Amino acid sequence: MTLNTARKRRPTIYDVAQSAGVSPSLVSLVLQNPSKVSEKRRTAVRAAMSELGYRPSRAATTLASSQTKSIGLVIDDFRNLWFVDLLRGMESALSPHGYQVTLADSRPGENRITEATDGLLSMHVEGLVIAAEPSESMMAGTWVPAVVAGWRNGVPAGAGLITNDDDAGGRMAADHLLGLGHTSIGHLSGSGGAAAHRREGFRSRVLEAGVEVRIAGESRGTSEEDGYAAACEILDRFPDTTALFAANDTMALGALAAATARGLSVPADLSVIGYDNSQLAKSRYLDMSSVDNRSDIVGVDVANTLLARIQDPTLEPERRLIRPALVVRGTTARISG
Amino acid sequence: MTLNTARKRRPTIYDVAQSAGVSPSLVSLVLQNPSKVSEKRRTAVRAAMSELGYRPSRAATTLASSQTKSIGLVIDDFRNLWFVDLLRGMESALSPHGYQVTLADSRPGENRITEATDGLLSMHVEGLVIAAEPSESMMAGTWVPAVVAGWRNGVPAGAGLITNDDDAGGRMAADHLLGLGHTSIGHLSGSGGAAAHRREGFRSRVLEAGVEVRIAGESRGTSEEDGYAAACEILDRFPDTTALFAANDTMALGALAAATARGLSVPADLSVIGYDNSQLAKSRYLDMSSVDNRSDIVGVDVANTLLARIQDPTLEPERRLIRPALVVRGTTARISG
DNA sequence: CGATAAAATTGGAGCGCTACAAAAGCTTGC
DNA sequence: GCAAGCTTTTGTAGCGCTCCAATTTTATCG
Repeated sequence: MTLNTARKRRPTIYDVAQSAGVSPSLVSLVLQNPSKVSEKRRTAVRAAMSELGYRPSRAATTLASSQTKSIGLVIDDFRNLWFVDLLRGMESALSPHGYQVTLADSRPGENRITEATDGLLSMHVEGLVIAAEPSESMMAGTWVPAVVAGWRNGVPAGAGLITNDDDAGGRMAADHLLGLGHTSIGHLSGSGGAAAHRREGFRSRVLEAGVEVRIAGESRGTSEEDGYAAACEILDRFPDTTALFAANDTMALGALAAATARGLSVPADLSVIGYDNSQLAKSRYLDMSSVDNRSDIVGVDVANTLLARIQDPTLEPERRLIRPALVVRGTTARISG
Repeated sequence: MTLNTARKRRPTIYDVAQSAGVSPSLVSLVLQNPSKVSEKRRTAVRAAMSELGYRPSRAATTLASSQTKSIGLVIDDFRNLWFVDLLRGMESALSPHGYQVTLADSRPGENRITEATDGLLSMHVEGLVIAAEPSESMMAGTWVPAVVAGWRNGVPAGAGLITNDDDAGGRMAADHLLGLGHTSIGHLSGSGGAAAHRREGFRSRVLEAGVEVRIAGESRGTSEEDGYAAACEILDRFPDTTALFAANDTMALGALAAATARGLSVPADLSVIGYDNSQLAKSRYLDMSSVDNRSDIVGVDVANTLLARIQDPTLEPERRLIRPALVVRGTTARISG
């Protein structure tokens, strides 16, 4: 291991080749397909590499081979942890094929989704996953296979769509509460596409059961604060409410706060179910029933679809919904009295 | 906008140049320094670019210019949200200089930190921030300026260190509780370096005050479950405990669960303070007092240090601790009775 | 108006690697 | 002992861009 105190040029395959006494081509071959190189040279080349602290230049590789074996993933905000399951799902499906995922966030609030996408395309990603609010023109002129995940509005032409079946999730939550004997159920909704689908799923199932549809917060946001306000609204207007379904876990937290503020105990007096099965819901202290989007499955599906479209670009982009899963925990219970 | 249904080669500056009737060099110039190009040509070139859906090839740019204007950030797990503040801090300091941040996670549990680092180095990052448990040999042979953030053990030779002053944070938490009149204070600690520093800070401040040092969980982990267990242990051994300081917010959540299980109300019977000022602590429902690491400031500092070292590679790597900030919320209160 | 400076544009070499055809080295078997 | 058929190794030509010196165009001024 040479200690290079002086600032040296980073070593190239030429340096390695010279040091190992072989040709640059051979070094390249060791990098790509070691089994085609004789044991003797392979060892020599590898030794030279670590001797010099050589690391391949991805830029040069990309340029020369015109393939990067990488898929770009655009997310909106690192704080929205749902992308992590999506990412892991993608990685599990991609790594057997030697593909990697490159992440870019679209700087929440700044609507930098076009920049994020352009950046990824500049890096020659072979496929693109948009896990953020898409904009129509973001992919103008490209023909990299793309699929939108987790959003349902404004899918750019030519892009596929694989996302969570929020309608089904809304139905599942409603179904769960109905099954526990609740007949006075409120829903804390919010603005936005996902919330709308969850709302409609909830509405249709509740209607089927012949129960009054009670929804609040449709025009507000989806923060804890909004959940609190919507819960208060429902609880004020319908004091007989025994169950609340929130459009996400954060809002459900607001509902818990509202319950506490009113001296209602959960789940004895009030059942609460959230959506997303986030860290929050999984916490032992909160132990919150929730609907899991199965983003891991979305990730696997997205990856496989992209892989297929990379291999055969004539394939049509697909549209598919992934069924969520109900996770019952301690904040929902059979109606008492 | 040409609709390229047929799979076409992605356009290069040559295509743009031809389409705009100029030389490739001019196109390159428009990309780098538009002000040096006459209005007329600039417009023509830009038009040709969007006409063809041209996006520069980062690989080619990197290779040709041998600079990427990017800093690599290695994190351990996307789920540990503290990196987000670090990232934003870095970006705010970096973007005025035209630098970007490239993220890589080290696949938690798989100890892929060397791979993550190598990947980043392969991409010619000009500086490296390690926000994950470093390994000694990870940077063998490189001389890219590097700094470790958020960890204090095993800093590789030649790397700087800018991190949170966990000792000071531990002292601050202890100080806060003492100031509220508590004299029976327990600390829920865990294994790991950060926890150890927080513990020592706590210990020294409590000793100064002449109060008994009560610590549990030193040999366990730092999960909510561990926090629960440690809280139970303290509460069992010292029933007069009126305040608990947890080594992180997640553990504090466990403490809250333990309090609930014992019928203790927070903060009336028991004050609880966490560490990290995470989303959890900020939640309206939990409204948890916590110590904020000021990772945003760490990020800014890390970025500036790296920028300086990129400009002048002879600069010595620095070691600096950033002072945390106390955030008082609703889970700590003056001792009653 | 021609000379001179300044601004705008261009050609060509080279960044570090891969791909592919060509060359060199090894085995065989008769 | 040597041709035929392998395997292993090597040259060479780009990949798409930047950089810089050289060239052309335009502006300035006595």
